[in-house]
Amino acid sequence: MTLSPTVENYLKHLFTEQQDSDAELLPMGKLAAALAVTPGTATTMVKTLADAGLVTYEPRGGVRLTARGEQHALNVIRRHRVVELFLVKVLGLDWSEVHAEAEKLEHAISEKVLEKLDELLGRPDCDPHGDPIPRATGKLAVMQFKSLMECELGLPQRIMRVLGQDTGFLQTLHRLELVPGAKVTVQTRAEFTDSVNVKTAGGKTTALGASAAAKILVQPA
Amino acid sequence: MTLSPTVENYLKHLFTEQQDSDAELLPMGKLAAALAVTPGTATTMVKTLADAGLVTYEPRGGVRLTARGEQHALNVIRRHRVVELFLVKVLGLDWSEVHAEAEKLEHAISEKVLEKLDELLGRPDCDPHGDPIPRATGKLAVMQFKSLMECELGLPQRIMRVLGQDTGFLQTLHRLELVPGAKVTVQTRAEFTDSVNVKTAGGKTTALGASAAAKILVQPA
DNA sequence: GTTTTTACTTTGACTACTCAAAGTATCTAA
DNA sequence: TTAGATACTTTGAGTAGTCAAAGTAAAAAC
Repeated sequence: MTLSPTVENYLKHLFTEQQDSDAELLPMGKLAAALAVTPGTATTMVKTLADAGLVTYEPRGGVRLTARGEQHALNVIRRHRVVELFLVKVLGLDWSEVHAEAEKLEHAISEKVLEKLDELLGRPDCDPHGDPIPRATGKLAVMQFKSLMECELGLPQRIMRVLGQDTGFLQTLHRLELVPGAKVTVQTRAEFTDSVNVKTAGGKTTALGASAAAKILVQPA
Repeated sequence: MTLSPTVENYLKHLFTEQQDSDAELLPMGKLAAALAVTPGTATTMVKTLADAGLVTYEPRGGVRLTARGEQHALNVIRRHRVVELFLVKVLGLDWSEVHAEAEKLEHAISEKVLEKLDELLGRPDCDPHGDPIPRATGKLAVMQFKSLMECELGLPQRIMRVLGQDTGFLQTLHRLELVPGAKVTVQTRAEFTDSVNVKTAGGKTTALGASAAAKILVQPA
C-alpha cells in the first residue's frame, strides 16, 4: 500500500501530537490545528483513515493511531529526520532551515535511498535538533530530558534536544550558541518574571522566557 | 509562480519530445503517449498551460513550449539529472535504477538544495547516462554524437551517452560494459540482418540490434 | 435545569487531475 | 468527391483534497 503525501502528513502529525499530550484520544481540533486545515477537513480525512485501518475514530471523542498507522507514521518521521541530518551534515544547509526542505523531501524518498542515506550518515540516532530517529524496524528511542525550566541550578548541562521548528526561533538559538551539544548553566530562575538566566560556554549570560526555556532540553554534563 | 509536479512533468516531456522530433509543433498524440495519459487529458492540460503562457497551442495542430515554458522545463531537467548523478556518485545506487528515483525527487528539490548538490558534485556537465545537465542559467549544451549505427568501422570509440531509461536495457548494457566512458570498436555492420558487431575493452564481441545500437552514442577515442 | 459556548460534524461547492466514450476535423485512398 | 481511417477535442463523470458555513452534541456557566 502506498500512501499519498497528504495521508503521510496526517499520520506524522497524529503521531507527534499524540506523543506530547498523553490523553487516550487526540481531539480533532488539535489535529486540524497541527495540519493547518479546517476542522471539517480533518474530520473527513480521519474517517477515510479509519476506513483504511490506520486510525480509530470516535465521533466527538477524538482519534488515535492504530499499530499499523503508527508504523507508517514512524517511517515518515524516520525519512524526515534522516533527510534533515543529511541536509546539514552533507550539504551544509543551516540548522534552522532544514525542516521546511525535509517536509517536501520526506515524501519523495524511497526505502532504498533512505537506507543509503542512513548508511552514509553512519546510522545516526538523532537529527540536527536532537530529535531521535526511528530505526528502520520502527523502534523509536524515548529519551527523558529535563528542560531549562526544570534542571538543577548552577550545574553545567549539555543541550540534548531543541523542540519546535520555527526558523526564526532556531536562528536566534544558533546566534546564542544554544544548540544541541553546547554546554550551558542555568544561573537563576526568576519566579514571577517568567525568565531564566543561562550562561553559555562562551561566558555570555542570556535571559530566556519560560516558553523558550521549556523547549531546550538538557542533561547534566 | 510554483508549478505542480504534474505541470512540471508536462513541461519536461514537452521539451524532450520536442527535441528529438524537430517539427514546428509537437502532435498531441506524441505528448499524451510520452506522459502515459489519454489524448483527452493531454488536450485539457495543454489548454491550461497555454492560458498560463507556458506553451502555444494550435487545436489539431500541436503544441510548443514558449520561452518561459522552456526555462521551467530546463530547470526540471536540471534537477532530474543532478539528482541522478548524486544518487550514483554519492549514494552508490545502480546506474540502471536511478531514473525512477529521480522522477520523484526532482519535484521536491528546492533551488537551495539543488545548488548545494551541484556544488558537491563539482558542477557536473552530464548525468550518469551522458545526458547533458542544463546550467542554472538555463543553458543546455547540445552535443552531436554519432551512434554505433553511424560511426566509423574499426576505429576505437568512446561511449559518450546512452539514450533511453528502461531499467532492463540499462542493466544489460552494464553487464556488457557498454556504459558512458567505455571504449568500443564497431567491427562489422551487417546490412540486412539489422545487427552490429561491437568489441568492448574487455576483448569480448557482442552483437547488437539496430534499435539498441542507435541508442549508444560515441565519439572517436 | 436551562442557556450559552465550544468543539465537532455535515453539507455543498470548488480545484486539480484523470478516464471513457462520443463527437468532429483532417488526411488518405479509391 | 466521397468513404473510411486517423487523430484530435469535447463531454460527462470520478477521485483526492480542500474550505465556508450551517447544523448538532456536549460541556460550561448561570
